[in-house]
Amino acid sequence: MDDLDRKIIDLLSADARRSLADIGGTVGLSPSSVNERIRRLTAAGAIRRFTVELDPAAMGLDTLVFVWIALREDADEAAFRRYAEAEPAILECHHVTGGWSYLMKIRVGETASIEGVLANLKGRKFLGRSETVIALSSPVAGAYVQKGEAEGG
Amino acid sequence: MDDLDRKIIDLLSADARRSLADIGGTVGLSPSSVNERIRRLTAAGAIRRFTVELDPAAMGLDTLVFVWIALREDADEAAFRRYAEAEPAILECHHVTGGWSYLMKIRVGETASIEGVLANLKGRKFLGRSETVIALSSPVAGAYVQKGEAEGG
DNA sequence: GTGGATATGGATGACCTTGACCGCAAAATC
DNA sequence: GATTTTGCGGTCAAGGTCATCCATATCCAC
Repeated sequence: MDDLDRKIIDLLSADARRSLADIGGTVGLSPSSVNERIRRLTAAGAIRRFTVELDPAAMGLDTLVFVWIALREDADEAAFRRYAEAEPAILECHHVTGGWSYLMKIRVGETASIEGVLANLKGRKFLGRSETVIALSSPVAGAYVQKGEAEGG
Repeated sequence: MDDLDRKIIDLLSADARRSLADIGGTVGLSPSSVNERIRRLTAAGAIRRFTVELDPAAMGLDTLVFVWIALREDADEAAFRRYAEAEPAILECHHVTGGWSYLMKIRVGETASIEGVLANLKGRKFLGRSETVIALSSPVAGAYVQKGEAEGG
């Protein structure tokens, strides 16, 4: 993982459809070399996958909420994790320090849908208490690992 | 945005490097039609960009923290947003309901680096009080909009 | 029936992939 | 210490795949 790899990753983050020749021209390598480096980065797991970044609003998911969860004392924690993994609305679920057990990031079409998720958690006997925080706006959103310096062009 | 569009988006989310012919074979369209739909989805903004999903650990960013922020009464809120946008460690920053003003998602190499970010916020006279929560593990992570049903194959 | 939007099919050119060859640096051998 | 060896990473060229574009056809709504 040297500077060239980082540059290539930055370029791919900005636009994963850039041609190898284009990337090579920018970083100073031949297309084959760029291809080989991308292959290595993917094999090593640094690049997990090629994907698309979507606009939540266009998908009809306007509401972003964070929910703090305290599990019940007798909750099956493994089952809770499996449920969180399977529930499409739950984008992230983190085991956190502090007074709560988990912090979940949830995206739904309307605030009412949050109730459904919470009801599910309650019905499955996971939920002790919870606290819901609604995101009114998001000045910064979308960076998954880190915002790079490279911009498409 | 019909079912075909959603299927195509699911497939692209799982693997954005699938060929148009491959996608077309799966959803029942010709490569040209798939291409046209992707073009339209991108033009409409539903697909923001083609990108790569990275492994934070491989990038040397092992620590994920959430920081609650209450701005100072006299803080320049627009300036705060600009700063949050520019700071690479700040992946997300949401204006939220409840007792705090903002919730920030931050990724750093080591816990000590969080102090640097907070010191910056304090130095720029943004910060009133803050509370930092560290993510110990993340049973669910990486979904940006919603976990689709489609899997690569 | 007409107009608009969407799908199809083929031609074309760009692109990725692969293999063989080269250069360099580090390690091993003499 | 000089030389050989070995392995990694790069370049180049060729072949096949793929995306793209355009003309045509089809479907749906009015």
